[in-house]
Amino acid sequence: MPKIVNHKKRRTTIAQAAVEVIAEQGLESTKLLDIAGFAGMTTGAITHYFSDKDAVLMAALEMAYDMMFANMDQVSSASDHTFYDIVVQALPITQESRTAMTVWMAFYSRSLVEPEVSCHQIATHARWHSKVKLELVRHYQRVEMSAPEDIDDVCEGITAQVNGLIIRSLTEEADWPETRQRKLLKTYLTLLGI
Amino acid sequence: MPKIVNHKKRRTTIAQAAVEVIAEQGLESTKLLDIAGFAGMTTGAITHYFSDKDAVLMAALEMAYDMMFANMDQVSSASDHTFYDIVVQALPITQESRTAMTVWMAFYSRSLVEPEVSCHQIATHARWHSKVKLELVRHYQRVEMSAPEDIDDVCEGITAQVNGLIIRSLTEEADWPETRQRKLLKTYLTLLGI
Amino acid sequence: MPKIVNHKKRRTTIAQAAVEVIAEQGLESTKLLDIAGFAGMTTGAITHYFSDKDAVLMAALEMAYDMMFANMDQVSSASDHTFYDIVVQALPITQESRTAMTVWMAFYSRSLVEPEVSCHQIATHARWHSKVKLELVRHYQRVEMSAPEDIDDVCEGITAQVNGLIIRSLTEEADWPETRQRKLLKTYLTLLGI
Amino acid sequence: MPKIVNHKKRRTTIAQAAVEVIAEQGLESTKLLDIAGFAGMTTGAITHYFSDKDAVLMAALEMAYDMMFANMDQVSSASDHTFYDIVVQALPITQESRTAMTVWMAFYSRSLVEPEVSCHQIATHARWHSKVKLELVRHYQRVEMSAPEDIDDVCEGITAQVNGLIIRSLTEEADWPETRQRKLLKTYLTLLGI
DNA sequence: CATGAATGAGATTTCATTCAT
DNA sequence: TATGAATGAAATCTCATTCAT
Repeated sequence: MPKIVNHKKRRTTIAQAAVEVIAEQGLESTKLLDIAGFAGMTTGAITHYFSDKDAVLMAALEMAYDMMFANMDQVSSASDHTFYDIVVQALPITQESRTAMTVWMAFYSRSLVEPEVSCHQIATHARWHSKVKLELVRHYQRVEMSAPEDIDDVCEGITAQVNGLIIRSLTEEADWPETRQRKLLKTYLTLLGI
Repeated sequence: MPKIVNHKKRRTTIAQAAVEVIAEQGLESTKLLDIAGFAGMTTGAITHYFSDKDAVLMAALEMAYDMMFANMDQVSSASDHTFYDIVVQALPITQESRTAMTVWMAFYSRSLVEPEVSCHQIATHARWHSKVKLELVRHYQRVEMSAPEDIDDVCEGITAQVNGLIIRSLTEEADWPETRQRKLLKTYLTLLGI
Repeated sequence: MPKIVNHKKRRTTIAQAAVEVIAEQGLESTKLLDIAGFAGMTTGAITHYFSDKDAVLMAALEMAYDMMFANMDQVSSASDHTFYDIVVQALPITQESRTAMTVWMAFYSRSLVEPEVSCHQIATHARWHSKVKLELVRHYQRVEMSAPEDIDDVCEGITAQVNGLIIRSLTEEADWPETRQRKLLKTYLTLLGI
Repeated sequence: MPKIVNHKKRRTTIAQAAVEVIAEQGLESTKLLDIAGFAGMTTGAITHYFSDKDAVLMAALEMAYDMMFANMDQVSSASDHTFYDIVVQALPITQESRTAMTVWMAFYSRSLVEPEVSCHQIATHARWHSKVKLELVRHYQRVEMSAPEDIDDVCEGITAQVNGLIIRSLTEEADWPETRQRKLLKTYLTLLGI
């Protein structure tokens, strides 16, 4: 079934193009024509692979998240990783993660008013949350401590700190090189005794 | 004699309407007609007071910020306020601050691609930062401790935590009642020894 | 009846302002607000003195013509004027006549599609034509020659030459100083034996 | 395979429609919708081929000029043409040239206030001027006379006469049949000894 | 499958005109 | 009289979507 492979590949190409264009221009200014141009195809072609523009955009959001989770999973599978190694993957320290986080933010405000996007956002947060929680539990096991009772709120605190750092880093890129981002995250985790 | 109209008041009315509409519908879906309708006037009347739509939107952003800073200043002027009392003003715990923070987020992603909005965002952050820093210094004076050397990064950490909590609270309002928001902020400040 | 005098003066002020604005910005770009601003009044005031915008514009056209005819009449009343002295008044050699002719041209293309303006244009041409014809007859009397039979066509030829020079002079002002305009007109009249 | 459309032809069709509409209604009253209607398409289709309305209008002006120059070139290439035959092409003696000259006049007043149109107008005059000059030189060669020293001013005189006749002919069409236009032009050239 | 021309709804902006004061 | 705020019609431009080829 070569067609299906092509189909998937095509969708991926388009979604990837959408990610780049959104990160570059923002969600509002992203035209189907721009995405088509970036992907080296026409708008008509895109509608062959996606029902409509919104579907393309959602695919882009999905892809941005997948980038981040893939990175986290990769680190997670290494034998000697620390908790810090995991969560640092969410920070916009590489070009790739900067792009991914910019897309995430582009969709964030939309999620506040569009139920469909909101659902997606919530579901993804749950995915992130359980990942962080799992790794946190593993951490406590490694250091042979019992996990705190309010572990969910600890995770939310971590999440808040990470999201907050992302926001600042994207806004004032020059002031937030990788080292500073890492330093503040580390400071926070140290406070938590992690 | 001409019909007497308070220009400033009129502009405020329009900006306020814009704030409400943006918080309700998001930035992209906000039409001039919606704002006009909300303010009880016509689009022509709005362009009488603002050069164009962008000017109205920026006025709305300004107003949202002003709400927050006004609250902070009010608390700040009370004789026995704590540092916590100040920063908690930024959290979306009242209807008013929820609206203000929703507007802020609506503009955030735009600030990543539009230089003009970016400038505004950066300037406002600076305003926030210096306010937080000032109150932090006062705090250390009150408890007769010397302020840490990396006080700017401490402020950034606080900012990150607050921003992160805002993001989460807006997304899943039901899960984030005032008490939970307050609790997590307090936890963080306690970790910092504040 | 001081009111009436004021009324007339007011209309004149407005029409004069309109002339300046039209010459400056062109007919299309001339807004009632601009005219009002130039005249130091408001749009509401203008509608007190003119039924609508078109009336203001027509008054401006009228005024532009009056300037030219007034100049012609003044020269005409001098005892020792030549035919050349008369027609040279139509050329845009002074700031005033430049303005007047620019206004005339601004209305010209409108006269091709709007019957009302067309009528005005035709009537004014007739006024010009009879003036030129009269002066031409006087000229022939002075030099004791009989006027040519096709005197109307001679006048039209003169008119064409003058109009053509106006067009060129307005377009490329720098290349058409007063001397050049005068020279070409004189050359033409000399050809005609005038 | 895509719908095959000749881009150039399409642009020509639109420009031609614009020419007709402008000649009919004047420049100010020409709406994109009118042009679209005349061309049998929608406004959206037009902006597919032209960046904006101004681009359409300029194309129309260009086309009007091209009509005239094409006629001049055609006559010019005939073996036994006279100088008169050339310049008479500029007069509005046919429906086609009437239209072209009306469009030219429609843009004339705009050229007095819009630099872009002015440039175009000046460039086109230069084209016309050199054409006339060239033909005049040829004429003198044919009749074995030396060209006058002030040949440029002779050309300007001819231009003025032609332009002046155009103005009058367009304004009072009924009074200016082809024969009268030709007669006055011929009279003028005869005066010049051409 | 793919193209890209064409549509047409929708949004902003402009301004002459009106009218309450 | 005069003001200038407000209206609202009109026009342009944008762009997702459709569809003939």
